Parts: sequence; structure tokens; C-alpha cells
Amino acid sequence: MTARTRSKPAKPDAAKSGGKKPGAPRDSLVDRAYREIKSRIMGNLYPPNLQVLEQDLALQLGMSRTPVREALIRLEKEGLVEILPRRGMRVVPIAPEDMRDIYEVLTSLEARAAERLAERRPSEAELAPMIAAAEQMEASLDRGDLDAWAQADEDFHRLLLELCGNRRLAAMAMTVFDLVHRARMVTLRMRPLPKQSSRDHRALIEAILAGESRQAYELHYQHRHRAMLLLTEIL
Amino acid sequence: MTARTRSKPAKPDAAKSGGKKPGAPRDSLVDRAYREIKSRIMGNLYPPNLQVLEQDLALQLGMSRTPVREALIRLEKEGLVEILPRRGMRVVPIAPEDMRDIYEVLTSLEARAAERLAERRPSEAELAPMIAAAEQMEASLDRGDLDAWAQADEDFHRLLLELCGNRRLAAMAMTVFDLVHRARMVTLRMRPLPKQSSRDHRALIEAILAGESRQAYELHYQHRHRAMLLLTEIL
DNA sequence: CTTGGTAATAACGTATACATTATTCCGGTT
DNA sequence: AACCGGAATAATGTATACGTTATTACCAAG
Repeated sequence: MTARTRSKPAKPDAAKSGGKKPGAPRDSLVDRAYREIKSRIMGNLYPPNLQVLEQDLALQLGMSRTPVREALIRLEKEGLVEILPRRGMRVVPIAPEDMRDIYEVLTSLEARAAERLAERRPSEAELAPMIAAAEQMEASLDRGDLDAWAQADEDFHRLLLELCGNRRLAAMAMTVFDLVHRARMVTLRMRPLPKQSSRDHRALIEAILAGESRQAYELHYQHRHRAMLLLTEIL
Repeated sequence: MTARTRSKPAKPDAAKSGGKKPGAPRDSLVDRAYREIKSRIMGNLYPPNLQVLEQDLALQLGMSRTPVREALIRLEKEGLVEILPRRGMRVVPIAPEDMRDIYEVLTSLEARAAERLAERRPSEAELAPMIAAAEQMEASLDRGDLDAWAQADEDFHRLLLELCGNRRLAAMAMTVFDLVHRARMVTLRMRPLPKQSSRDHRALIEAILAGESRQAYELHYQHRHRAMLLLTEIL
């Protein structure tokens, strides 16, 4: 007997109090574990190759293993950790060859985002945050504040993705971007001052405003490609 | 006291009996649940928008809710299902607008894979499986066997990704490809005979063999782009 | 007949329990 | 001295238990 216990009509309309998130998405313990572990990895508190047992994580986070495990599955899908059969999780290290592969994905997706954004012909007002980020990058660079520069650079790329109009593409590119975050931080002070980046971003903005999508694609492709070459050279 | 229970040296060498997978990866219940649910979705046994409770899944699969939940998290990350707070999982439907977005990602990644494969200048022997798949497509089409054609087409694209040399790119493209599988199956018999595809694939193979990477990129980009236009038009 | 409030129900999120199995540690053997 | 076999240990994978809370049903009021 297949015994379908109950055959609910699968109520399609979930129309309720209105918006999608009434007020408090009330993040679960899984969410907290996910954010906390991810944050520790991104912040290098959990360096590459570190192994931590589920039980240890649970203790450190003040919860049981169940939510920890579920968070780890999500992180594994993102490529940040690896779940080892009997030895907990391991923070995935990024080998230089991997870096090339990852950057290739990032480059393809972001370049397409740039192209698409240019196709959309956004108004200058819509692009204002990106312009602000680009200016922030130059200002930070003039001040010699590399950390602020890196933050503004991340903002710029994030905005590019958010504005491009393709949520899926944005989400996937973000995930990949997270993977290279650490390497970027490490090499930030081992490379010549990123003056070229500012010029690149400026040119990209102009191409987008002019609606020159092909140009936007090419510019951003080369931008990321050069970054990859520089990064792999240093590593 | 932070009470780190045990500070293992995190033994880095896991060198053991040799290979990575000695013999049996011994799939866990989570793996089985994952495969089974995914298979049911891909095979349209679980149609879009269907909702199933965790408990029902567990009963049907003959296991407890725990492995089911973990499988669902993986499937959610892939975009195949959505986990609804109090109503189990829902098979994610693909709205026509989504289809465009998803195809855009697929197009970018696969076109890049084609470009990269051409850059590698693979030998004809290495490309033999792809050539075989292309021939199989034409043969199936001549026989009027659309199912065999679709299968060969999937093989062709899968091989392209596997041979491109970038595992990450391949994995991500595959995940996205899975998302459009159903729509392709549905429209398979609602569209004109895919004669163009065979020509496209033939041309792509020639470009790859000739090492004309830019051309390979363009060809495949257009190939997928046309497919997207056709698909969204039908839906 | 519709609507608002309240109680019952159901499903989930999380904790805990437990059997399984890889890993480690030891002692005996060649 | 090195090596093999086996018991002890540890961590997982899975099942089960349980409190919380959204959803549903029911009933009374308008």
C-alpha cells in the first residue's frame, strides 16, 4: 500500500497579510549557524584547511548538532566547506588552479551582467549608487585606505549584479564571489596600487550609460580577467 | 571558559589505502532521498507547484524526516524545490520570465565552455564522444525519434561541459541545465523539428577542432539564445 | 450569510538518543 | 624492530521525542 496519508489540495494561494515578509523572518538557528560559520570563514577566523567537528561547532554556537549540520550542507553547496565523512567539516582551500576556474565563472557571469545592465539603459539616478561606489574607491585610494577601497570595490560589483535585472545570475555570481573573497583580502597588500580598477569602473559606467552593451561586456570581461591574472601570479 | 573540548591537530594527510573512493561510496539515506526526489521532479512525477510534506516524503521513502530534510536543503540550493515554513516542500515552477534569466546563465556558461574547449585544441579522439552524440542526434531525427534526439542533445551538452576543463563551470552549468529540463521535455513536441540544432552542433565541433575559440563562443551563444527564444515563445 | 475570536490540530524546528562504523591504540607474533 | 589483529573509542548518520507556532475548524455575534 502506497498509503498517501493525506492528499492536500496544495492550496496555491498563500495570500495573507500582504507582503512577503510581514515583519520578522525570525531567523532560525540554522540561519544563525549558517551566518556565523560563513562569517568566520570569510573573516579568516577559520582559515583554509581547518577542520572542525560538528559537535565542536554546536558547542561553540550554543545549539545542537541538527541546525549545524543543516547549515553545513548549505555551505558545502556554496563551495565554502567540505563535509568529511567522519571528521566534521573542512574549510575548502583555493588552489591557484581552482582560482582560475572560479574566476572564469565569475568573469563570464559578471560580464554578462554588465552587458545586460547596459542593454537596459538605466537612468543616471538608478546608477547613482554604482557611481558613488566608484568615487568612493578613488577617494579611498587617494587616502591610502586599502580596506575602504576593497569595501567600495565589493560594493561596486555587488551593485552591478543587483542592478543587472537577473536575480539568478546575480545570486550565482555572488556565491562565486564569496569564494574568492579571502584570496582578494590576502593579496590586497601584496599588489601594486589598484589604480587601473578605478579607470576600468569609470569606463564601464560610461559604457552602461551610453547603452553600449557589447562594450560594457568587453570592458568588464577584461577587467576581471586582468584581476585574475594578477591574483594567480601573486599566489 | 570557551572549553574547546578537544584540539585535534587537524591531521592534514588523509593518505590511506590509496584512491579517493576505495570501492563503495556507500550512499547514505540522504543521498538516496536526494536522488529519488530529484528524479521524481525531473521525471515530472512531482509536477511544478506540487507540495509535499516532509513527513509524507519520509513515509514514501521509508526513512525518517532527518535525511529527507537534509536532501531538501540540497535541492533547494539547486533551485528545484522551495522549502515552505509550515507546508513542506514545493516543486518550483519556472515562470517564463525566470526561463529567460536561467537561460541567460546557461548560455553564458556554456558558451564560455565552448570557447575554452576550443582554446584547448582537443584531439579528434578526445572529441569523439561529442561527435558521436551529434551524429546520434541526426540519426534520431531522421528516425523521427524525438526522445532519442533529446537524450543525445543532452549528452552533447553534457560532454561539452565535461570536456571544457573547468569543473566548477561545468557543475554550475549542469545545475542550471537541470532546471530547464522539464520545460524542454514539455515543449519537445510542440516545436518544429529541431533541424537547426544539428547544424549548430556540427559547426561548433568544427570551430572547436579548428581552435577558433571566439567563433565557438559565438556559435554556441547564438545556439542557446535561439533555443531560449523558441522556448519562451512557446510557453 | 458573513465575520471575528478561540480552541484544536498539525507540521515544523530543534534537541536528544542510539546504532553503526571508521579510527586509534596496544599487545602479541614473525 | 616492524607488522598485523582486535578491542576501545569517537564521531557520525539516522531515528525519535518534544515544545513552539502557524493553520484550520468551529462557534457566536452582527
